[in-house]
Amino acid sequence: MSTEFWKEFESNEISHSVAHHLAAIHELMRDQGYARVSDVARALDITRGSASLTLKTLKEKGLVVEDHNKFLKLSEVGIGIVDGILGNRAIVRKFLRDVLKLDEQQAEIDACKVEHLLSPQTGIQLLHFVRFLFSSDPVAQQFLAEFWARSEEDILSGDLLESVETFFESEK
Amino acid sequence: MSTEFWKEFESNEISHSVAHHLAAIHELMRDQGYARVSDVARALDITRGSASLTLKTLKEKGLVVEDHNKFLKLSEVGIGIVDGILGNRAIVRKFLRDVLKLDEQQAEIDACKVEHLLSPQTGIQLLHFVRFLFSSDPVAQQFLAEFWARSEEDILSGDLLESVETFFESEK
DNA sequence: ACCAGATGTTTTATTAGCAAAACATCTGTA
DNA sequence: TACAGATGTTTTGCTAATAAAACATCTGGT
Repeated sequence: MSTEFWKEFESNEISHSVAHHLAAIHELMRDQGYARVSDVARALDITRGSASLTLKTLKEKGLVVEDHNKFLKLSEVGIGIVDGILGNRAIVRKFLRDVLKLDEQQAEIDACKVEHLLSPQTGIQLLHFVRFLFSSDPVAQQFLAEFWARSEEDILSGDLLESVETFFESEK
Repeated sequence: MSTEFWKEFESNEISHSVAHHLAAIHELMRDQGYARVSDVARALDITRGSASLTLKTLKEKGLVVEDHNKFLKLSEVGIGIVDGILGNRAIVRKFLRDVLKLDEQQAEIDACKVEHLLSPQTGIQLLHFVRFLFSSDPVAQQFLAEFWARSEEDILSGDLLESVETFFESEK
């Protein structure tokens, strides 16, 4: 059954919400030098109460540490997690926007949705791939040029699943 | 702020759980010709009670319809949703396994995690891309051969985000 | 010193998604 | 027919993540 792994989704150590709490602290530290509960709440557009509760669990889990004056920062572990997530986001966004030519906003949204779900291996391999795609190797440059040239006309219509199945059929 | 779209995650009409309830019905219909609450519960490895509740809401939403004898099937809308999701899963799995060369199981797990999150546009563009990659066009064949040849040695070490940033730097 | 505003926490409530258990109903077989 | 087993529902309780509101604390300006 192809449903055998579906529960892996929940077994994810990092939820979407937690990923963004951590990323918010990262960005606040970078942009304004500090991060408090209120700053995180504002950045995520949630109430201070909600942020306070979620951040409390993150402190308990050791992903976030708190200053003597309620100033937050990421722990070493937290930094590692954020690095993985933001790395995934950046490379997925790049691929969607600059290879598949999806519009800016859609690329951002989709990257943001999947960033915390992709395995480190997937992120690394995707980086390999995109890096080669945009390398100076003429094979890569020809390939991209040809793909984009085709995209001009080749507008796919109708049902995605059917098209996928037709494609898989034609491969055998 | 790069966090501006993060709430899109929740605004998703179809949750991971719902996606798999619908997909389970689809597979059960295909494999055994019918689908009841118990069949779905078994397929997803959850209790009948949980499946009963979730499926009740799906009936209310019009994604699932019920027989005079408690037999379930997907509505037209439900079929459309499942087609999109399974299409996304198939094309992502193909890309991860056969292009990026991730192992079978990891490709399945990652595809399963993101299948319901990718926009239809993303699925379609990815299909375009992979179809061209595996086409008979010599440019595509050379490209794939060259990429795989490089992958043999080019083992990326260390921090993903740093590597991504280094890559983005080198592009400017 | 006082008060206003910002900040942080706690409590109460909601929703989704699960388990577990009690209950009801249906079905097939001895 | 009677009973066992399978099936479906409901109730209770759990966790994560939110809002809202009450409360406490801290800080800056007059």
